[in-house]
Amino acid sequence: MRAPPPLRKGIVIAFDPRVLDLGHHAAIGVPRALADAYDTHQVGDRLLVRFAATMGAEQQRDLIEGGGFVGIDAPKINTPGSAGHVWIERARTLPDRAGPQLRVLLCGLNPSLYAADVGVGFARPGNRFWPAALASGLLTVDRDPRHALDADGIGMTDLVKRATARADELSRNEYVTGAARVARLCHLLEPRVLCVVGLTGWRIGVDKHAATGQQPESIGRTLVYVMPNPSGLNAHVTVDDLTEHFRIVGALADEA
DNA sequence: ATTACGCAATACATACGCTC
DNA sequence: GAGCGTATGTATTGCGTAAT
Repeated sequence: MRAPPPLRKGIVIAFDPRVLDLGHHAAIGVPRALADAYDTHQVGDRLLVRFAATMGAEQQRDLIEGGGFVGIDAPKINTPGSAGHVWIERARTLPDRAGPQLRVLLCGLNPSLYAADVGVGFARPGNRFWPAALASGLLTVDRDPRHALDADGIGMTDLVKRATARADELSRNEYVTGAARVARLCHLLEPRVLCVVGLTGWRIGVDKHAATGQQPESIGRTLVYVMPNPSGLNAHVTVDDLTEHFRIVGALADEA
């Protein structure tokens, strides 16, 4: 499904498959709904989404970006009832897999192009994220973020949603603005623990002196934990090291 | 198809130079 | 001298490619 033609006059848009009506969703339920939409569309597909009337513009932008979409200029349409809708386009990135009552919200630096193409974070063979997370017991099914959310109470997001081949393609400003978005997401969802997977990005975007482990500053009621990047390229960190970090994060979530 | 090898990558420690 | 930013070196393994 590529860029659609303008909606024809007179269509009852609530039944159009290109329309995603989230007007009945509180903000806390939008990430899951957008992730579902992400899963059923391809890069470049466009949707007309309607948010609850009470939702502010910044929150809409946050949720669109977090959902793996980008907002686009609204096409000229004259469809009755289209007011208040926003055109969005499926991006080559990952969606936030998140919702209420999370034990842990895992936060990568940004999706790799490989991960964006398969729709699963840290999916590249050789990345130690999944082996370590499974070994720690934090996650129970390999490379299945939906199961992680539904069965394990573990959400996933990224500091920066733009997918790149290498983390050093990101600017400091992207880390700073991305960290602010993740903070707003934490205030909205209130996971027990935010686990940032990648020390360098956290240092660039938030605290240049940060060390791995639990951070002194929480985000509202959410504890913050930072651990090293599990990429195979970061070879001096072993699977055992990563497993131990995930164990600590799980224990923090259970205590919180 | 399988094996071997060199490159690339990230976190971290350390060194260096600059400014106040 | 303290504090900061930048540069450099190290450790280590996955990945891509060449060789078999």
